[in-house]
Amino acid sequence: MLEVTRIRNDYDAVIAGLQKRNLSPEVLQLVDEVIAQDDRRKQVQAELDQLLAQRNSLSKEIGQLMQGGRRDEAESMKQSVSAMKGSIEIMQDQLTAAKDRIEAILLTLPNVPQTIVPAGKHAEDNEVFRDWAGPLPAAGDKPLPHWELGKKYNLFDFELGVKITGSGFPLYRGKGARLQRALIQFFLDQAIAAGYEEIIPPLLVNEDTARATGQLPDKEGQMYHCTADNLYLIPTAEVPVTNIYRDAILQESDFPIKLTGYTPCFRREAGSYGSDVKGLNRVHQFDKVEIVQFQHPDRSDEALMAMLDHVASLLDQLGLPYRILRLCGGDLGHTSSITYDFEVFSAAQQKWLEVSSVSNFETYQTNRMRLRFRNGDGATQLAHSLNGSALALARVVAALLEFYQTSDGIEMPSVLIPYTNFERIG
RNA sequence: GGAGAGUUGGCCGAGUGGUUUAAGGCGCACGUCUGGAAAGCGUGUUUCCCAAAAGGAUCAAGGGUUCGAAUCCCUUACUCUCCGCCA
Repeated sequence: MLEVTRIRNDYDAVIAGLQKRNLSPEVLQLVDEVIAQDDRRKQVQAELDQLLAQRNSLSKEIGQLMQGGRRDEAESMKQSVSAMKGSIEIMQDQLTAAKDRIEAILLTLPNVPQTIVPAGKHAEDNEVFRDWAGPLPAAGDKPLPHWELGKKYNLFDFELGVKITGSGFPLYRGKGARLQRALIQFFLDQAIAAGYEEIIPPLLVNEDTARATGQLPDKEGQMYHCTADNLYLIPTAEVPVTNIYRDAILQESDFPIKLTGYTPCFRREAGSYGSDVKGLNRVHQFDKVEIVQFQHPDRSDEALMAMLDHVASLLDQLGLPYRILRLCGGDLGHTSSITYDFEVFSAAQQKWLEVSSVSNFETYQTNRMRLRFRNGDGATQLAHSLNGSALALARVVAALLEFYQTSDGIEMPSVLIPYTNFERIG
C-alpha cells in the first residue's frame, strides 16, 4: 500500500500518477481523505498519549503510597485515575477508527504508476515496447491449434481433467508430461545460472501471507480457499516466496536478493469465457517458474531491466516469436508501478498469448509486508520488490507445439532436447 | 485427533501485580588502551507513533480483570514432549 508520508510529500505527483489509471474522481478524492484522517490520527494520538502519561505517573505514585502504607491517600488517588478511564477509552476508539479508515483507503488505492507508464484505459492502449522484428507465421502456415495437436499426439487430455476434477484442470501425459517437466527444469536452470536461489515454497498460504502481497482483500474471489483450515491455494509463487521476507529488516549489503521458484498455480478465473479459455489458453491449474527480487530503491529500475532481459533470453532460446508490451495505466495491476508483459505468438490461433508479466512494485508490497533495510544513516527504509514469470508454462507449451509443428510431427527446439530426452513428437 | 509443557530484544536467558525505566550474558557498533591487534575498561544497541526533547505503544496475537499486567483470567496461533494415525 502507499505510504502516507509519500502522499503528503509528493501529493501532486501521486495524483498525476493515479490519474493515468483512469480512476473515478471519487477514488482520487480518497487521497485527500487519507491526509485528513491522518491529521485526525495525529491529533487524537497526541491527546491520548498525554492522558496515558498522566495515568502512568499517577499509578506509579499509588504504588509508592501503598508501599509507604499510606492507604487512604492511595484510595482517593485510585478514584481519580478511575475517572480518566472513560476518556481514555473514547480516545482509543477514535484512534482505532481513524487508523482503520486510513488502512481501508490505502487498500483501495492502487500503486502510483511510474512517469514512463503511458496513460490509457484498456489493453489496446498498451505500448509496444519491443516488437517482433522477424516475420510471423502466416495463417494456415501452422494449421493445427495446440488442443488438436494434443489430441493427435496424445499429449494432454481435457476430458480426463473434467472427469477427475472439472474444466480447466488439464491432464498431461506421455511426451506432453515430459515436455512440461523439461521446460520447468530448463527455466529453473536458467534462473539459477542468472544468480537466483531456488525455493520450493508451500502451495497453501495463510491469511496474513495472502494479505501481505495484496491478494487479500482485493482478489479474494480469485483464489481457491480451503475453509476448514482457512488456507488459500497459491495463485502464483510470488505469494509464498515474497513473504519469506515479511516483517524483516535487511542490511544494504544483503541486496540484491534474488529468488526463483517453480510451483503449480491455482486460479478460479471466475467470469472468463469464450475463446480465451479454449485449450491451454486459460486454465485453473498451470505450472510456472517465478523470479522475485528485493532491491535497494536506487537500483530497482535496473533490476527490472535485467529481469526483462532474462525473460527475453528464455524465449530467444526457445526460438518463439514474442513481443514486449509496456502496460498502460488502465491495464496495470493494482500493486504495480510499472509492468512489462511478454506475449508469445500463437501460430495456429494467430494471436498473442501472455506468458510473462514483469513488474516493479517499488514500496507498495514492502510497505504492507514491513520489509525494510537499514540505510546509510542507520534509519530503516522500505525496500523495493519486483517479480516476473520466467515463464508461465501452459501457454508456452501451446505456442511451442503450434510453432514447431510439421505435417507429421512436432520438432523440439535444440535447447530443450537435453531436458526432454526426445527430439520430436510423432 | 488426545494429554501435558511452553512462546520474553539480533541470539541465550532472569523475571508470579508496583525502583522492570525488562536483570545478566553473548553478539554487534563506537571509544579507550596498543607499533598493530587480542584481552581489559567505558558507552551504546527492539521496533513503531509524534517535527522533536519529553511522552506514548511494544514481552506470540486478540480480548478481559486492575489505580497499575511480561506477571492473573479467557480465546486463537505456533513450538516441544508423550499417545494415536500415517507416506
